[in-house]
Amino acid sequence: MEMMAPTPDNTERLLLLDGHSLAYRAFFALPLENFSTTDGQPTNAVYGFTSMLINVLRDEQPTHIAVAFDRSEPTFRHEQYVEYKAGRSKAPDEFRSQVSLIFEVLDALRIPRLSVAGYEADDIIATLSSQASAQGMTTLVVTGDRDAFQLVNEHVTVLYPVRGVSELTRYDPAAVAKKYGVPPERYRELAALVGESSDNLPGVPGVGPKTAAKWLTQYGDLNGLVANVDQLKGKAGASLREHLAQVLRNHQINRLDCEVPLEVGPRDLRLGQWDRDEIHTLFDSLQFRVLRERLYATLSAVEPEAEEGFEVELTRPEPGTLGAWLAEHASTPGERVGMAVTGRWGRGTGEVTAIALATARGPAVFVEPAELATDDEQALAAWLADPKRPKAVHEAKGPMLALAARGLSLEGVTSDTALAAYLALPGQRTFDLADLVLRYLHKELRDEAAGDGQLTIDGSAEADAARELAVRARAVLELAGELDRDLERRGAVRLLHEVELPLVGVLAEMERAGIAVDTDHFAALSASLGGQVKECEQRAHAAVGHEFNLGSPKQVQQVLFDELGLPKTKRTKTGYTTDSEALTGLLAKNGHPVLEHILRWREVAKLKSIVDSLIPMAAEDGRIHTTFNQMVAATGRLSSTDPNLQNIPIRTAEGRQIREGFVVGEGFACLMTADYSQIELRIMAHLSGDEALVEAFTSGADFHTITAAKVFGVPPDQVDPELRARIKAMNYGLAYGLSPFGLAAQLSITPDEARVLMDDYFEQFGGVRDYLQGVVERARRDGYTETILGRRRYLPDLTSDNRQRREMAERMALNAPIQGSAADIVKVASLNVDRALRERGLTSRMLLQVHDELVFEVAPGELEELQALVRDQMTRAYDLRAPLEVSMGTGRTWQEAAH
DNA sequence: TCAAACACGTA
DNA sequence: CGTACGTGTTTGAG
Repeated sequence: MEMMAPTPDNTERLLLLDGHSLAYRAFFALPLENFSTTDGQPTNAVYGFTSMLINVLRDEQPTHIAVAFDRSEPTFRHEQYVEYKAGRSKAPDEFRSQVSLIFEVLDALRIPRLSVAGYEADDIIATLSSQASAQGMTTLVVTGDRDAFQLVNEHVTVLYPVRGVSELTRYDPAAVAKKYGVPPERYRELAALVGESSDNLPGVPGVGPKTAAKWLTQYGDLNGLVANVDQLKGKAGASLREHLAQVLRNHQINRLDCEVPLEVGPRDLRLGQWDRDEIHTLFDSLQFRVLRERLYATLSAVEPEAEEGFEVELTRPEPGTLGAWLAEHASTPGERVGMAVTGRWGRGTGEVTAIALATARGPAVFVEPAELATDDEQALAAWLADPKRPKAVHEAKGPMLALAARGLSLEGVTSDTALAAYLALPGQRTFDLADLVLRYLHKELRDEAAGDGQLTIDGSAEADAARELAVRARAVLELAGELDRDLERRGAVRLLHEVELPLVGVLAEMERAGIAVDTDHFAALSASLGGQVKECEQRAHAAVGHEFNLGSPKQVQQVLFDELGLPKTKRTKTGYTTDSEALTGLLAKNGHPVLEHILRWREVAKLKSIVDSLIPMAAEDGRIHTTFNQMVAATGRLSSTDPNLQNIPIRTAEGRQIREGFVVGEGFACLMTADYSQIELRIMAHLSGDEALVEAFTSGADFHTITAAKVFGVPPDQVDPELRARIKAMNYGLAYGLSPFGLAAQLSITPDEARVLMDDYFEQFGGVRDYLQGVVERARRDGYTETILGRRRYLPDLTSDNRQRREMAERMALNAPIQGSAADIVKVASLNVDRALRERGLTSRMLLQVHDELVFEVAPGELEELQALVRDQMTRAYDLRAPLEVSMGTGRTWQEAAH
């Protein structure tokens, strides 16, 4: 028999929450402005409720749990007293829309929700707590309703929120007695005397809790008091005599019913395994970040299931024996080995401190590359570099950089578990190993041999660190197998093996290469921009007559709308927007000089901050090494951080000066850029199969002009810039789920005119409309969209009751296949270019990927060959019906290489 | 100290 | 009331 995991004590603890009362508390405690999603869904009640729930789970460690809710149907109390809860104002819409979200949270947590027609949540709680007491369980009731105090006894404690949502007061019998002067079993009588305004139960005028408690103590209970009512002196006594009937009625009504017919008993409410998937999705859509972390920290501690850990047979090989170990344990054909690495990495380099390898059969090894004897290091290097030795790694790019810094190469990675999880769950933000292990393997990321997270008996901290790393390696190996099967189900195996995995190495190489920068140029630019910033600042201050912080939207608002009384702009959560679009609008209307200075200040200050952030980014080699993230964008794009080189300015002349600071490096001839022209529109033409749109691309003339000519029924040479601009906006907007309203705003025409324009457009390109409609329909049915390479994006909100969220999801559904397919194509192109560069033995290298553009550093004498190669590989990356076209440029700087 | 809110750069 | 990102600054809650 296996031993059960020990519990703190053997008592079963039932936690019962009053859903509505807590949510209502939260709703009024937390400001709506601070708790809404970006698409306007209020979340203060869900947030506060969930927060309380997490806290109480953490602090009370219940074994059983349920949440009770009121129903809208009238209860027996209404029958007895028609005025019951009358005068209570209807819950605001902002609150009611959140109740179903709370349901979703509870469902994802697998916490039962209980409600019964004709009864209130309190009655359900009363019923369950009395049953629980009879069965020897202790009960905790969390509610914002004081009626529950009557339930308190030696087995039942009430937690009552004070001040907001973060603090709960504990009411056991002593606490109730202390607070109200009567024991809990008298509380109902006290409440009947004092009244409960929220239930519209008026008490005896002039009688507060003090008097009521005094009477009850003096006469024992309400019966005793009633019997002696004639003897009571003074105003209060007279008042009671006058309102005695009302008190007795209150006492009837505020009794909680312990006999609610329920289909479950306390024992059925055992705390279960929650659904991490659902919680991730839900918290993402609610935009709860901090709460998610808290929940994970709490629930992984509370989770009842006695999770297993991992077992490894760890050895630390004697000097000179690593080769033999690898040959014996890690060289069976087709048997993958799990690998975990510690060290640090980033900015195109890194340092390995230790590596653990774990095999499926159990043996594992721990090595510190820096400590290895020469022959061991050679054996390790050969094994790591051998593509025939399959490996599973979690987030392989970092270790790859660190290994590369030691001159080691890593080949044969047949699974990167983080990357695989990204393909399975592209909307998720983090792919923590422990999390995935729990989700997919239902295991804890811990050493089975160590037990309870204690140190091994004879183990030093160092030995434990080694075992911990080996456990990670083993976990990665097992996880890889499970994810392989998951991706099989999701049809993403080829995408992983043929695109994402090989791309890891290509990205690592790009990060290692970095791009050379001219810091002197940046310094000069910064100085010049700095002068302009000062100048704008002074002028702005002069224009309003006093100093203010131009960088503070709040102060800018104050100046513009309060002091200068300019017309109000679009609302934001906390006031009125001062974004450049709005200010430009104001400038046209009102022309106050300060507007110009603010706009100009914003522009130059932004540029300066970009330049200033770039200068210290240059490494010792005079190059900036960004980090490409392969697992953040829900659509499949890459992102770039530290610094972000995918948003270097290009639109304005001054912005382009920044690009002049990105230069060709020592030993190379020039930079070269190659970008796809209108790749997203070509994809839209391809996916929709709209013949007219495909033809507009194959005809060779300017795409927007051709489409405009079709829409307006004029020959292409009569399409003026205005008409072309309108259709260009349409063309691009369609891929984003543009509405007539949005189009109207963008073109400053009326929504009606925009609608006509769209109708005219679809008259000519009906296939596009059919396609776009079809995409959303299919996504609603399947739950996800798909790109040309089968990359999915899951959009559960497509069936949301909330219009705002549903429409948001619809736009995402329109865009995801298009943006995502473009990402697929650029990735394929990058891989093929990289492969071709190697095959031809060229020294030129790829430095950056900016969504539809690749930037290269050209070695002397290779330009022509490189141009031909890149154009060829990029054009052939995917066979679209509107064929891919590439435009290229070369120059000493990134700016010159633009075209 | 940290996160939210705002503004703004790119494709 | 068009998608996808990352960063810098200010501000206010903790």
